[in-house]
Amino acid sequence: MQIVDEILKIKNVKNTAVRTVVLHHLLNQEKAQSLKDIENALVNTDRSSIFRTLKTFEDNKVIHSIEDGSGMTKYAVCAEGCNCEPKDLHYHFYCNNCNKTFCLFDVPLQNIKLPKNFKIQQANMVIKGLCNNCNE
Amino acid sequence: MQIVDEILKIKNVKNTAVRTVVLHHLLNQEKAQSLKDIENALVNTDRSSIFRTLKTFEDNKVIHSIEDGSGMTKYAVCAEGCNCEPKDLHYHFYCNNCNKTFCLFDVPLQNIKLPKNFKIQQANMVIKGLCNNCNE
DNA sequence: TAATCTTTGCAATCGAGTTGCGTTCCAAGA
DNA sequence: TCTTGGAACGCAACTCGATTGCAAAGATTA
Ligand SMILES: [Mn+2]
Ligand SMILES: [Mn+2]
Ligand SMILES: [Zn+2]
Ligand SMILES: [Zn+2]
Repeated sequence: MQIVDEILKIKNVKNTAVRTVVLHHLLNQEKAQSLKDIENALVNTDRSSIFRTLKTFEDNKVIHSIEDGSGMTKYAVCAEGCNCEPKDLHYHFYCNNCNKTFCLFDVPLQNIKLPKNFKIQQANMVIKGLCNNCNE
Repeated sequence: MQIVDEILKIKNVKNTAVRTVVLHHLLNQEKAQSLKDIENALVNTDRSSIFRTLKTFEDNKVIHSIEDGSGMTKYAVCAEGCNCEPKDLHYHFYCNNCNKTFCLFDVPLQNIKLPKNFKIQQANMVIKGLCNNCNE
């Protein structure tokens, strides 16, 4: 629990009951979570409260969102020191078999040579295929 | 118009009135189109017909879809010879200012070194930032 | 304490995407 | 040419994830 408090403090987000339980849940997942996932896990917490909590977290760089094409936005806790800037970008992997989505923090993002005068600000990089548990 | 016929023939898609007008429209856009975009442009064509046409086109590799995080799936005509396989992957660029999304056919997607036993099948790579028209 | 601001819970709404179904179109076979 | 079955189409209804309005509850400050 002190990790939750610590993160919220670092990111200047006031600690509340809902925020604590949502962040605690997110920290204990191996895959990125959708609003529905969180709703199902935290049965007595209201959906809109979770929704607004996720917005607050995202605005304050506690978490980042991933559009994996499943129709539901997924959320994952930012790595330590992450500021959601281009340097913090990383790939995400969506498994076509088990439908899990995760951050590939260890796969370096290749240097992208954009056309002249284009400027990168963020990115949503999703690789789809089979994860190590589902391959073969 | 003969380009439309030619593409549909190559991809083994029967030519119909709706398909012709949708593909013709897509071929003349600089930015990827959402269902709504197409609906607005082709005022007397039914939405569900356009929708099913897009599905047919995508199934037959006439077009590919892009999840750019705007909340609406975008569609763009595949490049010649594209088979929507990993080798045909390319980045997409979403401009945060003018909200246009386009294919970066000229930016090569390098070989991504995935963790052990992961297999890539498709990808949805969206770079967000400012396009050449909107930068500064 | 009182005033004020923030967070929460519930219900309603929004909107992109999707589907059911009857009609129209088209092409193959008689 | 006429018949007929399947494909495509148009319209309306529906699904479901996301979002919002609003009043109650909780926290903060003077
Ligand atoms: Mn991530
Ligand atoms: Mn493209
Ligand atoms: Zn898997
Ligand atoms: Zn732009």
